[in-house]
Amino acid sequence: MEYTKIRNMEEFASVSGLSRPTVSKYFHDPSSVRATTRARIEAALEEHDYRPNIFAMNQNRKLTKNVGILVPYLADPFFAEIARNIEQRCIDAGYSPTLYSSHGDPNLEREILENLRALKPAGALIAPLGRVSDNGAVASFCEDVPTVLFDSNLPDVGLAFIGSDNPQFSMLMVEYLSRTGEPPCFFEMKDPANPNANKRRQGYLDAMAQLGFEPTIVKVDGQGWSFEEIGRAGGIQTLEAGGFSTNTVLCSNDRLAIGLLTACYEKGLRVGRDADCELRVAGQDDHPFSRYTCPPLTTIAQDYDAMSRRAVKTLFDVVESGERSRPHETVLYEGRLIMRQSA
Amino acid sequence: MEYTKIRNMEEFASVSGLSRPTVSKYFHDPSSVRATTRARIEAALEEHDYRPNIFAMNQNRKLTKNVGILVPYLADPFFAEIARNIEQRCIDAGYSPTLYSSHGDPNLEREILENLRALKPAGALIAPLGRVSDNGAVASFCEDVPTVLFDSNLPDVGLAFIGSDNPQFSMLMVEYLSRTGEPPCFFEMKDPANPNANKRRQGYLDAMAQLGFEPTIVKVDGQGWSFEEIGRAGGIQTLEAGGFSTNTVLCSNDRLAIGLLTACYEKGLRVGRDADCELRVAGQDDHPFSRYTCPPLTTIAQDYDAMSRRAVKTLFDVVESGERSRPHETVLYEGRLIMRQSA
DNA sequence: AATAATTTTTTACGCGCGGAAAGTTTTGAG
DNA sequence: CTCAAAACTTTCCGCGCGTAAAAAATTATT
Repeated sequence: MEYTKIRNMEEFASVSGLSRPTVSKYFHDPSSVRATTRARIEAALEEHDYRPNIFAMNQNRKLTKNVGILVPYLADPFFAEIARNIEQRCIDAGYSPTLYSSHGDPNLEREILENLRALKPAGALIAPLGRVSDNGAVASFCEDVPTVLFDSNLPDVGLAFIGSDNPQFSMLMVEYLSRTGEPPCFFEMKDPANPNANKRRQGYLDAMAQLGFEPTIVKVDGQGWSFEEIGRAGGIQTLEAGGFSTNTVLCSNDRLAIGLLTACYEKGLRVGRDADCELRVAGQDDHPFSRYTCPPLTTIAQDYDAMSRRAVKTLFDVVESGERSRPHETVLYEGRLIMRQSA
Repeated sequence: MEYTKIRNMEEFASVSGLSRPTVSKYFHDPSSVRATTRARIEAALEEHDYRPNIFAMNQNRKLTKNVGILVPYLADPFFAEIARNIEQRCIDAGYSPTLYSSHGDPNLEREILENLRALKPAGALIAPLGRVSDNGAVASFCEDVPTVLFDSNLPDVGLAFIGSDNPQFSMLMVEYLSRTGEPPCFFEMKDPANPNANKRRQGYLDAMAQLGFEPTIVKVDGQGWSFEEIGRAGGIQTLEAGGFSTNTVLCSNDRLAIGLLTACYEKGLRVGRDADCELRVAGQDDHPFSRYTCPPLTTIAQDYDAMSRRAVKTLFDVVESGERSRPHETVLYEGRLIMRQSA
């Protein structure tokens, strides 16, 4: 195969019988050279498998092909899934995405943004931690780097925010639950880090008001990203303190619901919509595991395929058009009711 | 703050009243310059907040501070967790880790390794896909880049393999299960991609033989990384075909077990170790979600704290000592029995 | 205070590639 | 076959920094 080790583009150009600038053009855009030239380069590529030095490429280029992707917590399968989705779309668009996770830590989030700057990315797609984020740091980053926010919004920061219509989520579920049984009470964390939680609560309140029911909100203690544990501990506590005010509970998100299901199991409470069940539990997000809980969780699915597509498209539209400033855009996707056995 | 925008190290050196090589030395190792010099640089740093250009730094340096981390499937919380652990340790050691996921795809795995090469990493920590990996590609990568393998082994590839003593896992669980009830049958995928699955099966067979019981292996169809779904579908099928040969099932891993629990729920089979339960189900891995299944899953915990610590230490020992070749090392950690309600 | 040891400066080159300008060859339309 | 457009080659310079060698300056030692 490779008789001679190719050390740089100069050498590679010589073995392929071309000049370096032409080869350079090829790597920048294969369609920018004549078909016969392209064929010669690609033939040489098979023989010697050379790759341009990334660092040398990027240092002297105004805009790199780097893209930063930042999620608040990668150990959450929901974010792992959406990150994967976005990552793939970036690759398909010819960019080099790099994935980062804040691991729930605002300091780490700030540090990652700082390091990201050094990579001179063409753009970034970030889901901020939310309420605990260093808003100044995020906003400052967004001024220097074209950035699309997703999942969790910071008002007027970045090019755009792509997310879910959280109030609609709760409305949809409240409507379904109260149509098929008792109206739900709402189960959430006392101090949710994610701003979506507030919108979901408000959606619940609005829906209940609209349907003429009295809302009840159960707030449980807990901090951090161990939502399942918070839901379980809070569930136990609530059940021991006399239980919920109705036989139906709408959780702020699936992970809390998963914890609540565990609590119900521990307390011997049968969950589901069958006649012999004592409680209905619903979640929101369509977390990857929600289909495998016992009983499987009724929930609202986020359309993360559409969201990731839109987020990536918005970013690259701006990056590739070179626009300096465009009006901040907000796009919200509706959720879809996923009926399973838990409610 | 910054009256003058610093464009490069030359300018920064001049505003701090020093020469560029001295400043360069500082960024390479702050302790390599005199304390008074260090103070001047750091004072200037506060004023102008300059950062050396990463690409320029790396292009002309034999070894970068980059470290590649590759896991087979980041949407699996187990890998997300261990990746986070490893990532943090790399940062603490002063390196810049970059996280990648093969997403279960051997082609993507090969491509990532190729891209990783271009980053001239000082080292890499990778968990190969396993049986479906392009072994040649992985081995070739390991020859060029100091690499420690974890989770899933490829014989004699890389500097070392750090993993779990999988046969011991099964032995431990078989011993526990047969001591407290009927000996288990073994539930697994027909064609497991992960080589650990084979070791766990063998551990099961050995343990059963040692204890004088007749082993039974239930193999279920399914491919890919949707283990929960494979476990659920296989579970339904097995239960409809007459059920398991004993009232105790040891699953090859927690995710299969989670799916099996769902199948049992669908079939109305009560799982647990109480008198009124019809089946005991155990897993292996201590998956983050296993504590929240209904019933909570009895399983074997991998010591991923110890594994990640050892993997990172092994890598950096080699990288920093500059050793060319050292004997391949294999380190296996024992599992710990986590008793919950499912078995 | 003189000498040795350490640190810093000066100078210079190289890394691998981007990109511009001007000249040369190839291509394709008529 | 002619000629202009397109593609390619040649030649340069620059990016920001690493790094080496030698000279100069600073500190430490006796």
